[in-house]
Amino acid sequence: MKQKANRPIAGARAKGERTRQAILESAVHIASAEGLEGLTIGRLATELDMSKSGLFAHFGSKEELQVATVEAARAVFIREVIRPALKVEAGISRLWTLCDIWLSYVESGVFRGGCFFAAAASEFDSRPGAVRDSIAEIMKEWLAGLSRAVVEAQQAGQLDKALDPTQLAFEFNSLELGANWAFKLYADAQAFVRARLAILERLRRHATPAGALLLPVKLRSL
Amino acid sequence: MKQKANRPIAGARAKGERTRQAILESAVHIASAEGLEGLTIGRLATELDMSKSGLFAHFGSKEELQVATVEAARAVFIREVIRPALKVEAGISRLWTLCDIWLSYVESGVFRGGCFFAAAASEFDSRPGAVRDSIAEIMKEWLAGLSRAVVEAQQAGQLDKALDPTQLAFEFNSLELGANWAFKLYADAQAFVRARLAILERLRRHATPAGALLLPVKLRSL
DNA sequence: CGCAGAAACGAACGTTCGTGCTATATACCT
DNA sequence: AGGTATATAGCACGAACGTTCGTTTCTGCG
Repeated sequence: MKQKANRPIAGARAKGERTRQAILESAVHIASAEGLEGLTIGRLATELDMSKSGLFAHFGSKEELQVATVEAARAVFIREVIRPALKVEAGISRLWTLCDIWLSYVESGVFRGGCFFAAAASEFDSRPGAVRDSIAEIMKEWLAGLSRAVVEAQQAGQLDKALDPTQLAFEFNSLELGANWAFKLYADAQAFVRARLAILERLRRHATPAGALLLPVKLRSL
Repeated sequence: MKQKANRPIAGARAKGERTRQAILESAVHIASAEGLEGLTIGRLATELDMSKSGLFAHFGSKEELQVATVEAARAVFIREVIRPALKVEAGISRLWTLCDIWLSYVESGVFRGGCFFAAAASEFDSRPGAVRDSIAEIMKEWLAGLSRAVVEAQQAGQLDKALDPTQLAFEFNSLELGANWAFKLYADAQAFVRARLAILERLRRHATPAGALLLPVKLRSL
């Protein structure tokens, strides 16, 4: 299959780049299930029918591969969770949607091993380096995003202004981590319902009358 | 296996057993920081000034060492968290104490790497085997313990009987995991305060008047 | 003390890991 | 089409892994 004569279109990248993307796609799935350290170059090469060295050449080192994998997972996360939630109007709806989609994304198995970042964080949290920094930054973004959603809901007069946004973000994030934990360790799908119930109850409790109208009356998944 | 003629005194153990204990004590700390897989036999041997083979002989395989390490961590956990909480009278006080001590035990660095089981669970949750089963069982015990404490508080007329004990246990456990996560990834000691606030608020909200009197008016740690 | 059994050692094994080096094949531009 | 840059393969390395084996040292009971 030959490519056009003149000007490569912006998207049409060199072969190397395409290979790199394919590698990272595989890497993300392996790493989410077996960890970023369990992701070995040999394993990855086998999975892709490549030689270790050929694959290795795309990254200067294992650490670089790990960082690239984390960044690739970030892109997936943004595409699957953040973006869809940004389509919903800012306020309590978006806040709820963020949490809801997050849970769905773990539940649906976008990554084989549950939440990629939760797993990666626990693997690298006591191991300084670029990988850890990258993970920490991404999860901080997520927490900040939750916080911002809370603030927007407050500004829209949908949520009690006395609430501490950081506190609420912490609680929601915890419930999500808890659901992820229960799901992975016990295959307990009920945990997602529990997390949703807890989050919704908290939202309802602190919603203004206007805000309460924007919350779902019932969970789809019950 | 034969029993010796005249009973060895209970405390005076064979040398091997003492060594085994020393090994496991080291193993627990290493594993909590570097993971159960990062816990290598060579590393452990170096730390204890032993030969790999001498150490290895105490366990038939690496997996057995890992299981033994998990069990050793369980003993520490029971001694440091469960036992102290059982000294408090059953009911809402004990429920709160369980959560409070759990947070303290992570905060105070009983294990170098935060909660041993949270780390181990995330490492082994998608890897079937004896290690995973052991971890899952221990954490299930913990969750069941939380649940039971809720029920006791309800039976004592200190907590709203309409509450679902499993749901509450899930939420509290999630907040604890969340605090552990924030502490390990960001060295954010504030997370413990957040978790305590969230738990206390939830307890207060559902406590009967009698139960409310048993809750602390203020957090020590603020 | 003497001696059996337990405990620890040292060296080696077969793998697998990450990472170089060098050569060849492929893709891209003119 | 041709020539060059790039992408991939092959091979080898040193280190670390879990594990085995035969030997040596220690320990505690009779």
